[in-house]
Amino acid sequence: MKEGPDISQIAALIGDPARANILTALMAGQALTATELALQAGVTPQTASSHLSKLQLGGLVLMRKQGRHRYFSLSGDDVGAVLENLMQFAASRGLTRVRTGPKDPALRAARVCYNHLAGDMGVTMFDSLAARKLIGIDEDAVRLTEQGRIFVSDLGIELDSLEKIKRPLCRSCLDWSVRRSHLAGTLGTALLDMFYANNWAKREQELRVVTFSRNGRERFNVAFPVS
Amino acid sequence: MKEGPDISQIAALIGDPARANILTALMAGQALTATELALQAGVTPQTASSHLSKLQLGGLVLMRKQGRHRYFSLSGDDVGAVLENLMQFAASRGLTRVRTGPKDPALRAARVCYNHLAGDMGVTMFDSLAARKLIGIDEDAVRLTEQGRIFVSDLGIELDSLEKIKRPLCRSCLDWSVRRSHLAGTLGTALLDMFYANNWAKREQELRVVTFSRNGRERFNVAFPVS
DNA sequence: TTCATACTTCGACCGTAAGCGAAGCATTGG
DNA sequence: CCAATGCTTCGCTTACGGTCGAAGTATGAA
Repeated sequence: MKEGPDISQIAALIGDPARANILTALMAGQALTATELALQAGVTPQTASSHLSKLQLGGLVLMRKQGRHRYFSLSGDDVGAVLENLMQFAASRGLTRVRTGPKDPALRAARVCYNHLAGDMGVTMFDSLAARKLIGIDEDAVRLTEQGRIFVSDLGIELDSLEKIKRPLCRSCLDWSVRRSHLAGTLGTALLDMFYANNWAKREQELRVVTFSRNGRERFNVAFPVS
Repeated sequence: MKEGPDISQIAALIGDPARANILTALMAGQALTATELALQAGVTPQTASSHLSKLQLGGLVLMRKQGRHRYFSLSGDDVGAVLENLMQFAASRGLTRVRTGPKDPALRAARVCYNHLAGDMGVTMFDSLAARKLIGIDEDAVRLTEQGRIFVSDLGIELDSLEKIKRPLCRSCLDWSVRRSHLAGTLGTALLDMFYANNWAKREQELRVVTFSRNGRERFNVAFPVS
């Protein structure tokens, strides 16, 4: 009847509260089992199973069998981007969940956005890289400069292996809390993994909050100074 | 139950086919009456009325009474951005409407994205401005350079009046068809209006397609050359 | 005033989909 | 082999919301 892609199908998928909860939980980046997701969504395993198969059919999540568990994850960066975009919009209209608990400030400070760092610290990192011309921004594309390549290599990131992956190395992603860009793409993922691996930070149990250790925070400030 | 903004409400609003049709129709940028929208959505006026009040309550559309007509329009650029984002995602998953008519190529070439030019020509314009450093891009923000100010003034656009409006002068917006940036914001709107006013282009009846006249196309190519 | 148009409200109908209990497959562990 | 865990499928109920006919309100035209 009308031209263009069909919005309503995916929107309807996200539009159910239980499914929205599931997707929000998966924004934390880690794959979760069906029962864990049922718990997060506040429904029984049967119901969650039905929702998950619909999400899978719609191409929003991926499933991976492992023993008697089935792990679900978002099917890609683009899903995360759509969700963040919706969150940002919802926040701008004041549509927040009833219980915005004490976690909220921590969530704004540093959180995981699917698989990379978001929140204030994510934005700080992005700005710091941009100010020192370690990354360059043309239009929407973000690229690593020559100095940038050296910099991230010094941080112990193996660019060669990252560039073998089809996903773009750098992408910018918009924050719902700060409304500014932070770094996504394989490099964004690799940096977050590095924070974990070197004990700069760890992820809170089942939540999107990322907490930096005192030492980790100092190292972060050294690595990503604000001008 | 969970932290963060509530996605499901807005997603549910967009998730109904009739409402999605209404919103897609409003992406054309012009305000439409309730009955026109009912026609576009393929439902009776009563049903459309119900949908429209819901959309209004959700903050997605605005209503303005004029005589015995009620004109509806998207409530802001951000709504358009969310919709375009969803379209892009839907297109990437191959979720296109059944009847992708002969208008499709024209739609990709030049169309209206809420209130500014999108499609190939929109991207061309954006690239041309950026290549000649008439606009500068930092992070996600787009700003008009000094040369840029002179350039658009020469095109007959009054920057002073534009800058009195609260909306940002320049914004970048992502295409679902081309997946690259084009220019939004009040300047994007003003440029499109200028195309109309000088008969470079006109909008097709009730559709998002923008057709340039032969003369208009030539002038466009002169104003926004590709490097 | 009367009629027509534009739109909304009301009420009723109906379809779809969310939800859960119970049972059915898998996989692991004893 | 049997029990336990993880998850799905089936069948059923329920309820929410989309839909439209009919009637009601506003605005404009004759």
